[in-house]
Amino acid sequence: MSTLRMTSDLRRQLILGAAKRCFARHGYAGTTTKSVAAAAAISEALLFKHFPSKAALYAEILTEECETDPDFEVLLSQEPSTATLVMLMAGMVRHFLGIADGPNEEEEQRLRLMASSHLDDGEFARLLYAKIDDLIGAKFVDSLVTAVASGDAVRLVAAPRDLFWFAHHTVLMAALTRLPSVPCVPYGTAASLERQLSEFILRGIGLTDAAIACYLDHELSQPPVRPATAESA
Amino acid sequence: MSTLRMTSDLRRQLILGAAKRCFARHGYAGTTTKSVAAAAAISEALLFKHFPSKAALYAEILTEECETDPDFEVLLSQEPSTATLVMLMAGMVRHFLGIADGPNEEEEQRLRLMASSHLDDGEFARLLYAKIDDLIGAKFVDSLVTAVASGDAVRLVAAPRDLFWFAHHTVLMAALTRLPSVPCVPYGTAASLERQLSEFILRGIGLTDAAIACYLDHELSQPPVRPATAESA
DNA sequence: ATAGATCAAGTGAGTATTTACTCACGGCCG
DNA sequence: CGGCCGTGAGTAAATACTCACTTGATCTAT
Repeated sequence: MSTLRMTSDLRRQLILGAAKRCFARHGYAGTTTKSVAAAAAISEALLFKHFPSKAALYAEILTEECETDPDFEVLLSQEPSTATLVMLMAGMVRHFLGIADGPNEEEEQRLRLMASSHLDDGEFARLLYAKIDDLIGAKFVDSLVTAVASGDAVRLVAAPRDLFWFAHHTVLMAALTRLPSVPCVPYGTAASLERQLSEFILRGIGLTDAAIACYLDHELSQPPVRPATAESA
Repeated sequence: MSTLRMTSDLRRQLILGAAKRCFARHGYAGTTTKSVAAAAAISEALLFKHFPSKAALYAEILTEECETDPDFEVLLSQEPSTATLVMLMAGMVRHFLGIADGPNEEEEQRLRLMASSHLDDGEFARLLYAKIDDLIGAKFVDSLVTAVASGDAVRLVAAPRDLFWFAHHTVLMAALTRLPSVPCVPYGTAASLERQLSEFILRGIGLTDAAIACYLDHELSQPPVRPATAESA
């Protein structure tokens, strides 16, 4: 069997994609170079022509995954406000809950690699956390401060940035429980879970019941999480 | 080198302990039978005299870990009340935060095996979740219902049992971020984190600010989480 | 008591397979 | 022809697992 001839760069990307799938599902030790080659439909020898070692291939996947921005760019254009805060949190909840159901393979892989990293040295997780913090940490903090100032939220003892991570922990772990083919926790429908989780988190970070009632219903009523632009991947 | 002769049962337990350490740190695929034998200070041949295969050894560790009760027994004697609810949550937070710092090797292993299971078929995680639900799920639900009835908490759209899992997700993931030698998220001291997480969770499940202020301070002021008995491991 | 039989704990030295990685070679394009 | 893309057929090490064998404690039978 002879595979079609193609450019080196394209082949590299195909290998990276296949390897990412393998490493995400079975972890580093559980993945063999033979299985990666099979997933990429090439010979093992060609794999080693593109990457010097299994470890180097894995490292490149992690760094590439770090450099790929999570798709939160749109939210940055919003003004800091309670509405923005609710949108941020509801969007985050929807994003993580969508990982398990939808065919969002890319994000599922990121989630798996993220969880694996916590059991390992945590370096990949730290890089991703730093990236997420860069992307929406400041916007979250500003919005929460604004919400507190406007009376939509009470001031808690926790630093706003810590509250953001608490919220992130909640949805990340919820997504993990839904990763296996039969979910670890028997939640109801995705829609009701989305609402419940959003409410839990918004209350947790300090929003008043009035503000939640006002903004969350409005937020959940418009299915697409992109109210500003209409672009899509 | 000849190891001391000993009874079969004791040897089995020593092997299981060593294997648990190995599997927890490096996962199933990342653990070799040779490394387990070395950790147990015996020959590989003896390992296979006690367990028919690596998979059987792993399976026995998981079932044994399932049958071992998490140390929540004491809390069951409390009456359902807001105070009990706060104690449950604060105790859970303290328990999970203590995993990363303390020399609580047993619980760290359970946490690692739990996280691994989510990336695998999730069966072990489901069993443990069911066990936890049996142990404190009912008490949590009763206490939350009581708190709502007494005006200490507002009624949310989420089912109480779901709220319990949200809280669990939050602390479990927070514990995971603190598992690597250098934590994934730069939180402050353990004591302040404990308070912040408790507040986040208590607000999230619906407690009023007044109830939190009243009960949480009282709860955190008494370091040991065992107000009923004085037993210790 | 003591010599020998018995049996389980324990191991060193394997084996067959897998795994990460290499190399000499084939074919296709400019 | 020259320079890559691509592969089949390796290799040395590792891995899960086996087996013949030793050792030492216990139980007799005289």
